[in-house]
Amino acid sequence: MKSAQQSVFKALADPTRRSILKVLQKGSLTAGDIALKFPMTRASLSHHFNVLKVADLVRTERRGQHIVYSLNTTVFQEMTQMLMELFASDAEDNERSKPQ
Amino acid sequence: MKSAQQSVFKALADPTRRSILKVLQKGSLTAGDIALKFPMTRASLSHHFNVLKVADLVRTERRGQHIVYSLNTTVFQEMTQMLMELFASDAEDNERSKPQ
DNA sequence: TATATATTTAGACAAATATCTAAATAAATG
DNA sequence: CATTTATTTAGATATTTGTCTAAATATATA
Repeated sequence: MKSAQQSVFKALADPTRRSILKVLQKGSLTAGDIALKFPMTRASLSHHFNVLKVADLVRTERRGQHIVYSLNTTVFQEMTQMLMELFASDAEDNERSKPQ
Repeated sequence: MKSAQQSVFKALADPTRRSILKVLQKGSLTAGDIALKFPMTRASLSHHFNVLKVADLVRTERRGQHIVYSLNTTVFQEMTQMLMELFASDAEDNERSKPQ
């Protein structure tokens, strides 16, 4: 089971994804427009978009042929709260029996 | 080249490490005391400690046989600032030439 | 100094991740 | 309806990561 918290931290762990978020701060963009700004294939970027979507850090909207990516506007609040809660329970994943 | 920002986000991406930080919030502990709280070997934990140290999220002090781990007290300020700067330049790593 | 305790380091390995190319899907337009 | 453009999906691969066991290092103490 993957907590929302975990998916957000994972998403933020990659510099390309943080950079995508930064770009989107200036305004929503289509996948293609974002792609112009990054030195990798659209397929690779699509993977990153998906990670950001799973973490609910971005939202999408189809506009004709294009898909427009936007920052989830609650992202900062969420992240701030997440920091406050950084140290709240999030390690249920570790509930295994002790080895050795 | 790995920015300080990158090392912090990477460090926070693992739930065990976030949990270690949470534990240390309540007060400094020796590596052994921390180990009592986690279902993995001390070797594995030592690896996590090292990631946290590289990110400067924890500090260490030897006390006799023991090594005491403490939260770097500036951690919250740093993380808050990091959030503010989340969208400032951090993708120098991506400066490659465009494929295809 | 020998032994016990605490912690880290080294090396191996499986799982996860980031990237690629090629193919598939979706919408617009001639 | 065929073609073009936009984006995603599928599958492959190299790298990174989290974990383990075993060995090494450091300190304390009999």
